[in-house]
Amino acid sequence: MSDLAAALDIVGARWALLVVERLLDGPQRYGDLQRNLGVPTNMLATRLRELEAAGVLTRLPLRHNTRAYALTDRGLALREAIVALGRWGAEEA
Amino acid sequence: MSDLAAALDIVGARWALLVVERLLDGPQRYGDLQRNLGVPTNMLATRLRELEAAGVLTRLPLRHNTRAYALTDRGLALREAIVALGRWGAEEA
DNA sequence: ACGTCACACTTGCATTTTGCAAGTGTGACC
DNA sequence: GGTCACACTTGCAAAATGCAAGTGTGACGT
Repeated sequence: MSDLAAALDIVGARWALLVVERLLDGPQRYGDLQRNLGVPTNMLATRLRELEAAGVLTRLPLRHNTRAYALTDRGLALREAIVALGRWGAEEA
Repeated sequence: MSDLAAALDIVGARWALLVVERLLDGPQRYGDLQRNLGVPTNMLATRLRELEAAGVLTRLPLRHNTRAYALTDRGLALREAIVALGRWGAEEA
């Protein structure tokens, strides 16, 4: 499997990169991600679980039953790729 | 829709970026892509159609019923993003 | 103590996407 | 005229995604 395929295995699923992009601005709570991205709640839960398992993000416990999601170093390392893809997407056809 | 979401709308589908990566080495024929990537044939056909419609690649007619797929400038502009993602994928957990 | 509320999910089911396997059409070549 | 390589298409099963409604937990007001 190529390096690219390995990367896509982790962040290639729908919504995954968008979640990571959002977290580049700092830790966010579940509800914030949901509202800002418009992602279905079950998909968000699934992606957060997968990305945590892959070591891309961690859960930070906040007060009682609320927590925040924050990127790990491995997650932050996606910034370059995300910026590059974003720039490509911004260029008009 | 964010720039990243716009990009993923075009190259976010499964196999799409892997096809483009393969074409970064130069034009390839259908059968070559299929064998090198291990992508199901109907998916490859679908992706090539979508990527062509999006202006990422073009068909070059070769002899009789064979053709090659080559990246357009817009497709080549994905190199930076693909390299960045590949580098990320290469880093071990 | 009790009801209510926000928050972070889970669950059930329809829709869409993906994958596998087999088949089709076309032109070259023998 | 038969066979072959090539580039697909088609039919159907499996998996991912999406929508809507429900669950559990702890804080907070009364």
